[in-house]
Amino acid sequence: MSWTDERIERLKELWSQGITASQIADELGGVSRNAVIGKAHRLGLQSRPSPVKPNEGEAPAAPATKAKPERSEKAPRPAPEPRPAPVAAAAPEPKAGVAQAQPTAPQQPAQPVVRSIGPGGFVRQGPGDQQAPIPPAPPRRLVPAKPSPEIADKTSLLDLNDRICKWPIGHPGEPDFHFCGAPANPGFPYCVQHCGVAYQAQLPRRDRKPPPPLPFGGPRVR
DNA sequence: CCCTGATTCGC
DNA sequence: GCGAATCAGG
Repeated sequence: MSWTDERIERLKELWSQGITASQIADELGGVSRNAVIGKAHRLGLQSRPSPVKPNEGEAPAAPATKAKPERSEKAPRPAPEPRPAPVAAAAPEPKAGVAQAQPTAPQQPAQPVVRSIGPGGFVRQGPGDQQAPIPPAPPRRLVPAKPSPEIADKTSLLDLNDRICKWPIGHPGEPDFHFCGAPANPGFPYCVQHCGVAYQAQLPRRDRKPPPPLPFGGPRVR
């Protein structure tokens, strides 16, 4: 397999969505996760929280001798340059305009939390929730999306920019999967209509509508 | 053990 | 440029 433009584009998108290298690898197919990671770095894609990163500021004196099979001793590893921590993606949220509780409050009993459904059917955070740093990961085992005439005039991944609605229609991997494509609500990733679905104002607990907004193309049937 | 991403380096 | 091998933390 080679890195065609399409595959690179897909890699960029998936990678930026926080999909793991393994998932990207077996979604793209024909490449290992190492290949994905390598390519991602070569493309200069932003690194993502790695379990192996946090290390800095040690006495460069004498690290413990490692009695392991050195593959080569050409270049002893130079000190890794400190990399800025990845910025937490701040999803736009409507201000509820409600004063927060006092910091002295010991605990919050399990209060019912309002959740709305985001694109792809993922559960969104309620306004009161703490930030969830990680974007939702789609299910594994996706079938490779193949270009088909059905989406010829639909908004595809490559058509996305910050001025058009990115609300997904259908599911990735399905032949007619595409995006809304309507003019985006300025400052938001979606059009006005889909913003209404994606973002809900905090209502009094009294009257909240049980029927959750219909997300995209309906629940995933599998 | 499994997973993760980062890095190196021969090709 | 590519990616297996390797590293290293969770």
